[in-house]
Amino acid sequence: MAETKTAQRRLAARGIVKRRERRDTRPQEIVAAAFEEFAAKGYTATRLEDVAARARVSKGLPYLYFKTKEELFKAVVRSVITPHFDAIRRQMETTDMSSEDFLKGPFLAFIQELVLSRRAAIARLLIAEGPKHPELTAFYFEHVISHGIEALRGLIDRGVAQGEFRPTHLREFPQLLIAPVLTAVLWRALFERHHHLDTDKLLETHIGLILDAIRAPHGDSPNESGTGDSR
Amino acid sequence: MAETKTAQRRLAARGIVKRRERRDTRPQEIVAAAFEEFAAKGYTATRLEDVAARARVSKGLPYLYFKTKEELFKAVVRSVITPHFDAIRRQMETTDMSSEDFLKGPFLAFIQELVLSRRAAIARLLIAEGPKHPELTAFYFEHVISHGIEALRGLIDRGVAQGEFRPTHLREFPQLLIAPVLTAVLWRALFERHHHLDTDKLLETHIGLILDAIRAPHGDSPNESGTGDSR
Amino acid sequence: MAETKTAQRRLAARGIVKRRERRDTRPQEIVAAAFEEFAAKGYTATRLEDVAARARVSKGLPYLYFKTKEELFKAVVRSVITPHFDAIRRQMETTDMSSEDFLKGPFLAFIQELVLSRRAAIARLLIAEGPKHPELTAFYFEHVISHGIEALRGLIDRGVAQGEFRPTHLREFPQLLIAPVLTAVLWRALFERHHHLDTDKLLETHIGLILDAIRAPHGDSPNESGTGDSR
Amino acid sequence: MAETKTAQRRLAARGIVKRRERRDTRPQEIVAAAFEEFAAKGYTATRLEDVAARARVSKGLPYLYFKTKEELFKAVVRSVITPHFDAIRRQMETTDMSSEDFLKGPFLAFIQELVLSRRAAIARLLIAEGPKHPELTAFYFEHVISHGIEALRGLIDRGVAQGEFRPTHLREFPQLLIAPVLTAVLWRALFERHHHLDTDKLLETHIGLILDAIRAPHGDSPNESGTGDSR
DNA sequence: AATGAATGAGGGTTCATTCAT
DNA sequence: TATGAATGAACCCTCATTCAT
Repeated sequence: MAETKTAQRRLAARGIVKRRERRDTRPQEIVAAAFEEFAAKGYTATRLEDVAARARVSKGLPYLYFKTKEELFKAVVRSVITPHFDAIRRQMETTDMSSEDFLKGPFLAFIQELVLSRRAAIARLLIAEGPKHPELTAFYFEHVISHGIEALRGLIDRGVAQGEFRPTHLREFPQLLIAPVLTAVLWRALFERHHHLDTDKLLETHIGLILDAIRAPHGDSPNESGTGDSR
Repeated sequence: MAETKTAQRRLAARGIVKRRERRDTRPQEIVAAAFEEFAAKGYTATRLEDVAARARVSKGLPYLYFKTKEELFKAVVRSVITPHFDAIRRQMETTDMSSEDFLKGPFLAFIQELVLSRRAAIARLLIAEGPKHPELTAFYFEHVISHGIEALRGLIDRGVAQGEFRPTHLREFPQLLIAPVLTAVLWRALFERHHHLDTDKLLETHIGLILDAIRAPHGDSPNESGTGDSR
Repeated sequence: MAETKTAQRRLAARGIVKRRERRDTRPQEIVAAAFEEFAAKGYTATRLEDVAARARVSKGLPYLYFKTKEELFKAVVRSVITPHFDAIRRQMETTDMSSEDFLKGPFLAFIQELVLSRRAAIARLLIAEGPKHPELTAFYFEHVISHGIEALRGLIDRGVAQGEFRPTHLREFPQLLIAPVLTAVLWRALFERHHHLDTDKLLETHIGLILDAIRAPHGDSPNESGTGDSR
Repeated sequence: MAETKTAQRRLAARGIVKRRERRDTRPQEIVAAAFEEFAAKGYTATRLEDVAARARVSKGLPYLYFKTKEELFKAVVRSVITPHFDAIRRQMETTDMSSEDFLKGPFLAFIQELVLSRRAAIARLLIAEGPKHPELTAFYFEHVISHGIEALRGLIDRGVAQGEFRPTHLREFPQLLIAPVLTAVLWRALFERHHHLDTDKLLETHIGLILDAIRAPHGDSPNESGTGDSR
């Protein structure tokens, strides 16, 4: 067995490295191309041939890395979505900002950017294709949604614990903090041409209103009510 | 005159009536079947043959009433979605309840029912298929969305005018009132199996929080803040 | 029985006559409509529904008179083509004009008119559909072609017998007299838009040339050669 | 350098060659199969699946090379028809034979062979399908018909210029020289089973008659009249 | 590892034909 | 006799997937 490994190493030492690099890079390139295609056309309307063409790769190559179209789709979701969510989640868990400041600052910025980004298109895909891909949905729920919910709940609880927020049912439904994201994404995808929506402000308004609703009535917060969204 | 109607004539008359009834009934039956299929499988995965089978009708019949699959899809959206929205919208415009009472009452009930209904599945379809059917999207925007937005804005403005609500940016983004509906619908469709969500309470909480945020701080409103969602 | 007849007559006196007339007329109307459709679109591309619509008749009615589309097509050919050919054929057999005069006169006029007429389109159909309808082809051969050939041969033989024509192989191939008709018909159908063809003159030239070729060199024909088509 | 070509490389090189050969060969095979099917059944009645089967190829392959059934049909016409016509046309334009000798020799042989060949079936197709394929008709007119007409006219004019022929209207209607070809083709396709037609002799007779009609009456032409078709 | 020719199941759509009324 | 709703076989075309090279 040791000899086998040695042989492999020797091969690697020569020119196999290039191949290795390629083998590591190609899948990413294919996933990236697939992302663009899926985002632009939707799952079914995307032809693997087009993905291959966009990745400057032969028609058959994707099948070397992804057994089926569905696998490729899953890979897209995993690779494109997860990292960003992980980042904000970790930040949310480790920040030492006040909860209100975090929501108004990094969190708002994150969802504002998300809505305008290419990644938002994938959300639409998940919505459309989710039911057909239970495994993917499970993965997505486990790695993105549940953690995200927990992180938001932690943020809310911390705010309550520190006297920033009064206790409300929001802690049971942290989804409400992100609800307008979906609305904004879909508006942009479907109705933007008919009626422009300032999604940045929409989200800002939403966060402001929720904060107005949950802010503790007394204490160091000078503006009792309405600061977040009075005019 | 009754006697001039001979038996034959009566039969003939019935024959015609039957035919006419059929001609009016069949499309509805087909649309109903299509609704079920689309809702269950999505647009592309739905085969017209299955729609026909569900409607207990031959493969070719749907094409007698709907020129293409797409037309059938549009008919589904129109017939299934529009009426309900029209009803609540009219109610919203003509009610003499206070805005808060309307939101907490009929409006909340409407969105709660919507989330749990079969019609919610169509929302998913619209999200997924919208970009591929601009005409349908336009129709939907014009007949459902824009009127809905306007009606909600009217409700908010009325509340402000009557001293119930303080002026907030919510009037610019009435979408925020319905935002959690989408979230709830999608949660049920995608994640319910992984984690139960009490959508009724989610929506109630949302409306409560928003009302807390916009309620005018003084005056005849006895509960200054938090009543809607304190605990 | 007298009473029955009386009753019928009374009925006939009212509106039943119309029905009878219709029953005799309807097939003709349908055949006429089918002729237009077939001529315009070809056999396969013609939908019986369109035929019915053109005849202002319900979709199912043609099947009352013609068992299949093919039967209807045959009826069209029979009713539209045969009579005209029969007329010229009888004329050809009974005329007391000289053969040359007949060819230059009535025969030329007949083929000139044929080329420009709507009926020419049916020729195209026969060419295209013939192999698929052996029965029809047989009918057509028997009732039109073979008699036509024989009649022409008779005309040629008569010309030879009377010293008008010298004996040539034309009597074995009377088809040569009509050959340019097909060419003219097809040119008009296919190439007229690209290059105009004066079919009248084409046919006249042809008859003239053939006459020049077969005219007996001496005798009562004053113009030995070239009169038919010299310039 | 020959040694640098390792066995593997040679194999690879062969592999590519084979592929390329295939890529160039398959379309031809498919076109050939399509030709047979179209000729036998006509355009509409030909199913691409049968074409594929005849070419010993899968159902979908023809679509790799020909986007639609129509494209395939066009390819058939182009590949089967054009080359032969081009050949005789060039011959006609460059020959140093007398016009009469050319018509009686190579030209007669060409049309005799044409009538008996499989290609004649395509003529029937063009006649039947032409109106539905204006593009194809235009192509055909431009590449075959118009050039053919011009070449024939050139031949006639040359004959006149050299005193072989007297000037006649034939130069305006060179179509008359080929008119019987269509007749012969169609007779064979439609009526041969009912009555045999010696197409070789038909065509020979036609050319003979036309020559008799246009041959200059005096001068170096030893046979004044009738030689071509006297008996 | 990479290519791209080839496969073949599958689905939308049409339309000749039937039949209840 | 007449209608027109309904049937269902047939066919074009697409595209995920395979495999020889």
